[in-house]
This record gives sequence, C-alpha cells and structure tokens, in this order.
Amino acid sequence: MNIFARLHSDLLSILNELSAAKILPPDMRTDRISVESPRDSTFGDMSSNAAMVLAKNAGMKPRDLASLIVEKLEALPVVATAGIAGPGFINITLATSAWHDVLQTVLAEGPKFGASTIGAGEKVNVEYVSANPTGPLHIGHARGTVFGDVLASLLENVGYDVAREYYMNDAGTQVDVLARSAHLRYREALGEDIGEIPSGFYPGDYMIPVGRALAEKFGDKWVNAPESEWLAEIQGFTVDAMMALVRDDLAALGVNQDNFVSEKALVAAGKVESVHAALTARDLIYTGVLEPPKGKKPDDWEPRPQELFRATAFGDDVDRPLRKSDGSWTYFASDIAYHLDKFERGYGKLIDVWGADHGGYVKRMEAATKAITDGGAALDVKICQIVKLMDDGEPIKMSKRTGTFVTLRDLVDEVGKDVVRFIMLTRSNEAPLDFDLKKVTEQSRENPVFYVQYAHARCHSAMRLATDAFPELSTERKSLVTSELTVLDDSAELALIKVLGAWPRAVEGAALAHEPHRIAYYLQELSAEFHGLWTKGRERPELRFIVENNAGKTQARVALVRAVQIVIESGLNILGVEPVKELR
RNA sequence: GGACCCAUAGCUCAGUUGGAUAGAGCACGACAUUCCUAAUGUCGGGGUCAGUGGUUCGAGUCCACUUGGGUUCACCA
Repeated sequence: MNIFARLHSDLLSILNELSAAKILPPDMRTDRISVESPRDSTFGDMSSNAAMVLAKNAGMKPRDLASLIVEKLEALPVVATAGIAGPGFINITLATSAWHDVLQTVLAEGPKFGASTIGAGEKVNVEYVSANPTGPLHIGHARGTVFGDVLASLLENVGYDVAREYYMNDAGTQVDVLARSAHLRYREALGEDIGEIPSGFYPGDYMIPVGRALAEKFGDKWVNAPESEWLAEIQGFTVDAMMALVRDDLAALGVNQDNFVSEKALVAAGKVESVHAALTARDLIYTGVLEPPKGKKPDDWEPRPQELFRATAFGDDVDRPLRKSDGSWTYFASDIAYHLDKFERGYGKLIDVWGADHGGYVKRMEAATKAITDGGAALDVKICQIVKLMDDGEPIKMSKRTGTFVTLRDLVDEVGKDVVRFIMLTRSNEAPLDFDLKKVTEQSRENPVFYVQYAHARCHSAMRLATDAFPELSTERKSLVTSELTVLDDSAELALIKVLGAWPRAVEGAALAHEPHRIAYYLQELSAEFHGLWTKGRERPELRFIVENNAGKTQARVALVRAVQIVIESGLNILGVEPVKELR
C-alpha cells in the first residue's frame, strides 16, 4: 500500500463528488493534481495543490475551493486535521492510527512493500555496458554498468517486463585489429620472439592466454598463412574469449545480463540492408556532402558524397552518414538496425546507458529510432558522466602502462562489489563523480555505504538484544504483524514510520524518472532517521527499543525496527548490495 | 564555431518533474558517554540558487540570451 497514492485517490473521489454537486465543472483537469509531503513538516504530513490547479476552471478563488475540499477531507477516518495555507495549499495531517497502519503494512507485505504494478507488464529493454569485446572492462565502464543494472531492477520492481541487454560490437575494424593482436600472441605462444607489441595492436597481457589457447587448438597451421585465411576464425575465437572475460568481470560486480546481441549477426542477417530499404521507402535517405565542422576543420578534410539519413527531420542538427566513403556501412547504420531489432522483439520502451563521451550521439540515435519505428518506440538515452578515481583526495592518473586500478576487476578486488555499486549511485548520473578509494572504505558518517549498512546491522543487533531480554519474543515479521502498535506515539517514532511510508513513492518516482540514485539517497535518509531515534534513547531511556519489564512495548518497538530492516534490505536489494547483519 | 551536460553554503552534492521560510554531509563553533555497538547523535553560524530578461497565482526547477567549466565534433567504434 502506498499511503500517498491512497490519499490521492481519496482526494479525487472528493473532487468527483464536488463535480457531481455542480461545484466543479465536469471537464476539470485532474492530471496536474499532486499529493506530496511538504518541504516543511510543520505544515503536516501531506500537501496538495488541488485547489490552486482547479480554481480558475471552477471560477472560484483557490482558498474558497480549498475550504470545500478540506471539509470533506476531515470527514475521512485517516485524516486527523486538514487546513488551508498560503495561496491555497491544502495541508493534511494523518491520524496516528494511519501511520500505525503503514507500519503494519510493511510487516504484512515484507519484501513486497514498495513493489507495484504500475509498469503493467510492459516490455522494457535496458541496454548497458556494451563495451567493445576487445578486452576486460575498465573502471570507466563501472558507472554505466551499475546504473543500468539498478535501473533494470527498479523497473522490475514496479511491474515492467525488463530485459537486461548487452550489445556486442563484434563487427568492424576494431575486431580485425583484435584478431591480428591475437595472431601475434599466437605466434608468441609457439615460441616466436615478437618483441614489443607494435602500435595499432592491443598490447594487453590478457591477450597472452588467448594466444596460448590458439596455439593449443590450431598448432602451427596459421603461423605463415596469409591473413585472409585465418582472420575470420581467429576473430570469432578471440571475441568469444574477450566476452568470457567481460562476463567474468560483470559477474564480479553482481551483474548478469539476459541478452547478448551480436552486431555481426545483425549484419549477417541483412538487418542493415532492411533498415536502409525501410528508410529509403520513407524518403529519408539521400546522397550529399557534409559541411566540415565549423571552427575545427580537420587537416585532411575533403568533400565526400555519402549516403545520408535525414536526421534533421527528427530534431538532429545535421544529417548523418549511413555509409562510409568506401561504401561500407557506418556504425550508425548497424546501430539503427539494432534499435529496430529491439523494437521488433516487442520492446516499446528502450533505455540506452552510455558514457559521457557518447553524448554527441544521442540526438541522432533518438532521431533514427523515431524514424525507423514510426514513433512507436520510446527511447531514453541516459548519459553517465565520468568517474574520477581518487586516493585520499588525490587524483589517480590513469595510464595503461603503469596501470594501477585500470580494470574494473582490480577495483572490485580492492574495495568490494557492494562499495562499488553503492558509491556509483551516490550522484545523479548527469553529475561527475569522485570515487575515493580511501574514503569509500572508511567506517564513518562520511561514507554512505557504511552508514546504511550500519543502520541495517543495528536493526539486527537490536532484535538480537530484544530476544535476549525477552526470550519468548519472536522478531520474525509474520509474528510481529499482529503487534499492538498504539504505544508507538512519540514524534520521533512516528517520524521514522513516515519515512518508511515514503518508500513506495520513492521507488515509483525513481523508476519512472529513470533515476536510480534516488534509492541511495532514500536509504541514507531512512538510516539517518533510524540512527537518530537510536541515539535519542541515550538521553531519553524511555525511547529505547528494549523496555524493561514491558514485553508489549518492546514488541511494538521491535516491530518498528523490523520494518526499518525490511525496507533497508529491499533498498539494498534493488541496488544489488548485500545487506549485512553485522559489521566487522 | 556547433551540440550535449553542469553551475545551489568555505568544500562535495541533493532538491520529489512549477509550490510555502532552498536541504544534507564535510569543515568550523558549542554540547551529550555509569546509557540497547560513541562506528553515533543534538544545537549553531554560514545562500543574490552564475548573470539578465521572459512565461504565471507562484521559477533553483520551464524558455531566450550572456558568462564560466566538462564532454564531444565529416567517414572511427
């Protein structure tokens, strides 16, 4: 149950009554009416703009309309008081019993509290990582990977049918380079001295085992063979090996994607030709010459007639090439084919998670998706800004040569998957992020991962101690559902329950806005409220969770602690972070 | 030069899709430990929301322009 959604629907019923009584017009616009918690909690628990939104339409002053609504709101059992403030806000304070009901709902629903069905089973495709299969993942991939994975979980949580997808760019020149690099390592594995890896090849040590495996499988048959004979086979073999590395890296971060879609397979299946035909049929392709970029003309620029897609007809700044000057397809062409493929597989909602360096690519992809699906697919491209790796305030220089922490795996080994996942969501995706190796492992208030984990561990600690004091007390949520909760009447306790009550709304908001970082922020807020209540017990012993010689009150408090634990666990599950019961 | 993102407290950043007196952490100052894990908490000072104009009952939020920073810029992926 979402308490905000409930009040919202109660409010709409009231408005309908007023409409039936001819006070409000029948065609009133209710879509802009909101029920949310006010910034300042002294205004009450909830606040609505209904009177201000409808006033003009009803031909009334906002405050006059508000008073009619307030009268009816106050008749509701869940409402303690309602009032009018400012230009026409309706402020609502809920009955204490309503908050007890919320707490009971958390216990009754358990892990399902906060989940919803607003997605209605609609198919959503979340594409993330999609690193070129030319080596292991590095830290630059970490943010988008976590972002996409958590966004997918969020959407699942609110009832969408979600696919987690990886697009493999296993076609094009970079995989040819990869195959040549593998051939070099293959010769090396057979005893040849290959010296320094020449520039233009992938130099990484991770290619050495590939060379050995090739040597084992094929012996020396391709040592002196011309490239045309071995390229295709070694390329396939090496891409498979690279994808195995990538999957291992993803697994280390707790990521398991459903689909791995091959660009090469799309091209081989003629999908790019189909796209070309489809766009041609819509008169969206022509042969033209692009202008050089203003103010930064490349030295080797020369006018080139190319086949161009009319991206400008769909909001892009210039038309974009589908074929290179040699007539072969651009990456963009196969990317259009890929997005059409997603749409044809039944996904009406598409989400792409890209790095900041691809920001300039967004408009053309949106334009192309609009064109090729005739507006049928809704594409949202989420750009993750760069992560700066720091060590105690000092930036770490990224260098592939000296390379400390170049790879994602190294980062996970150093600080752990849970820390990486959580910290990547402590900023909006559109803001740059500092990842400080020292600070993220500190056990202090500054470190949000620790802070939230500590709150969760404290919940378990409190429940353990409660059973020590009252051995007959069960801390299982199902036993706690029937607890007598009316003893929870302190404002600090109610404040904590109110934060719990906001959880379903937080999940829904984060999912619909495609902003997973809101979950991390919510968890910090809930943890702060919980730590605060805990510490209040120091000054005011009557607020402690364990009340001597009072099993009933203790049980009510434990019910609250269990509810906090349940919601933190749900939140951490969405983030893919393990909720710990004890800290070491 | 164009495009995209950013600009909020000394620092790092949130800001519930346009609501009321703009929030948190750090830092700074004061305070609380015979007390469920002090690994925490409470209180306080600190703001021209980069600037100008516009849209309306109402703008940190939307629009235009200006300034400053980041990313990116024919055919690469």
